[in-house]
Amino acid sequence: MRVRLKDIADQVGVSVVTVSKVLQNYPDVSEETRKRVLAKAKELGYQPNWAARSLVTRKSFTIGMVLPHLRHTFFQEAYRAITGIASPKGYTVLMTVSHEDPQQEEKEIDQLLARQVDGLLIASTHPYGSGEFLQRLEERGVPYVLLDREFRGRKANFVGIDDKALGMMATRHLIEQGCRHIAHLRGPEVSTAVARLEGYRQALAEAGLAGHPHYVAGGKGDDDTGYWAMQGLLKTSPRPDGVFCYNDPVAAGAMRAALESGLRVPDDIAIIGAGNMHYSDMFRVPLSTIDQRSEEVGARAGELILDLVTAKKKRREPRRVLVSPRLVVRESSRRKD
Amino acid sequence: MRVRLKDIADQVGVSVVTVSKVLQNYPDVSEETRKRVLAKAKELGYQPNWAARSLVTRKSFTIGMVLPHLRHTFFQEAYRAITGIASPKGYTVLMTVSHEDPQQEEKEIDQLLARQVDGLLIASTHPYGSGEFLQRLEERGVPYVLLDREFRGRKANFVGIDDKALGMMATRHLIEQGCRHIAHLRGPEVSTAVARLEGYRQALAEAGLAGHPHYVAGGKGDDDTGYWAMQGLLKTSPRPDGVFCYNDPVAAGAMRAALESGLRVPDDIAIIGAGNMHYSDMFRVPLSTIDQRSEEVGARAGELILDLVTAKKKRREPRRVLVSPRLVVRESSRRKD
DNA sequence: CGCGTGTTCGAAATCGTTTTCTCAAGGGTC
DNA sequence: GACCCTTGAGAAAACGATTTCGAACACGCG
Repeated sequence: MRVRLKDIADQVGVSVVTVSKVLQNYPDVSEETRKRVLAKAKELGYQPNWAARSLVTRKSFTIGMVLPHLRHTFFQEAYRAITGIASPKGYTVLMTVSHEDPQQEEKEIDQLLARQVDGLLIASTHPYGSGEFLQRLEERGVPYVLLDREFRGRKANFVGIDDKALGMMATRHLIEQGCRHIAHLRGPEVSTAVARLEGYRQALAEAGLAGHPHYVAGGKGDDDTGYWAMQGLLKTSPRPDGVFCYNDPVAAGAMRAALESGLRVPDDIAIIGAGNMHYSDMFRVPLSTIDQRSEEVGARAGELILDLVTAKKKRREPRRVLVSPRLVVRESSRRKD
Repeated sequence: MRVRLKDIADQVGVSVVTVSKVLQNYPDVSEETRKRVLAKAKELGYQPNWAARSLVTRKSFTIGMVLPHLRHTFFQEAYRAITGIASPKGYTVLMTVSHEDPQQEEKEIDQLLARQVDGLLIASTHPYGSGEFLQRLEERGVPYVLLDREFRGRKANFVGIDDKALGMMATRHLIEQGCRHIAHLRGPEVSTAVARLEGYRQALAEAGLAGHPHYVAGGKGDDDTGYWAMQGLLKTSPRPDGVFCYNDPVAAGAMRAALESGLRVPDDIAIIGAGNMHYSDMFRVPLSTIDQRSEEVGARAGELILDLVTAKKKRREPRRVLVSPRLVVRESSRRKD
């Protein structure tokens, strides 16, 4: 049987209340009994029954986290960073995966709410325009932070990369490498993809380069889509000489298609992705990319949600934290030196 | 405020007990009240306060899971398969990561025990010979299942791939491709690496091929190690014409080293990995590998731990489930057709 | 009518904490 | 000596569910 407060109390000769107070550093306990209680607690290896604690305090000391998937190292690293922030403060991170399915995501959120998480970290797969599902959270008063992806017209706590800057950074880089026909394999209808597309367009405009109606293709975030979309792109005329891909998996698929069709990367067509996945430098042609600062984003998100969870009920204005992206040039886009 | 049993009871005009019984399908409730209670529960959107439930039942309906890391798709997919088994039965999977650090692993296990998980799924990073840390679990009577990695001389529930068969399968494949000087970049001192090495040796012996003292190198599981170990291998004489790598990351590093030193893969040196990572076919030369059947392993592990957790206290003899590996031939090892 | 039997329900105890309130003892002050 | 304040400790109530046990009632049967 597990050690309870009562066991310590009996053996030390005090009441349960006193033991509880000692363990929570209440001031109204004499130094002497405090010492004896602590010693005995250690001796017996006491661990609080947190179901009981949770029942009375109405807190679970748990942060729920919903990720679209784990394939992308960005999410793995963000998860790691967040546990790094939460654990030392006594919070457990309960991570779940929606597999890029909005319905599944809502189910997971329900489950986490049923588990009475104190706060929620959500990297949503809902489309950019439909953030209504968050309304329920607002109503229940559960603090939450959006990670990586946000929603049109919705004020909410958010931590992520500056995606518009990312899109501009990638596109400018291709321009600097001498590309003049720059395509974009865009991602699905989520804020990151929308903002990156926006950045792409703005960079083109600033450089005085015309867009081409067929130069924006794609619409999902996996390598298969990249592969097929790239095959389409290669048939357009003039054939693009540079492609900015929504993320590294898409870029991987795109590269496969380009190489299969006999093109040289980067000489015939330069490719840059985004995310700086751990294996980006393992591809047939090492992949240029924009680093998404996963640890930084994760850490900031962790800090923010803990702030909200431990705050004294004060409903502040939502905060929006944008982290700056970072260019990583490898072989797939290097045409000049 | 959340809906409680009492709220339902009051509105329907019965006692809390009756409501509780309905929700648990006790037989001693009339069909009529059962219906009314269920209707009201639905109407109010009742969700059980599981801290309360956990307190009295002494169960948390939570399965703890400790993984070495998430980089390898094997663990991602195993995690997914396990939640697929556990969720429908009302269990939550609480996943944590040890980052390949045995001390961290023990900390995570402690944390999970403090959270009163009903069962534990462990893919351990402890060395093959030191499974003593499991003793504590035995003493506490918490059911656990070892995933992927087991320990010397320790009877325990285990689910994983048949690693000796895997080693033999990979080595035989290289032999069939015409390789005669076959090296092995082994992994760290964990059961998978030990058994794969054993399989490698046995396959060589069966084929009448002599081993070479320097042909077994490496000792860690990441790509950097593969890179450096391969550089060493390439200096030995005779130079190996085939390498079986502990896993895909090691193989990725090995391939990088081989290509950098001007060798052709597979013509000069064939390479095969293990694990069939999602990006194995994205490498400069698509990587042959042995599939580890992650979904199968995960599903079996999930079933086993749920069995143990829901069992009526019967302490059965530990079960050992071995899943058969599967050869995936890609370019990096194809020398004949 | 008395008795056993089966069905339907609820009272009470319990799980291990936290929190609030009360109380006793001791010491200082006038 | 009466009063008040401070300090240290504990009693009791709560949190929201589950489980055990017995009560109430209807029914059939001899």
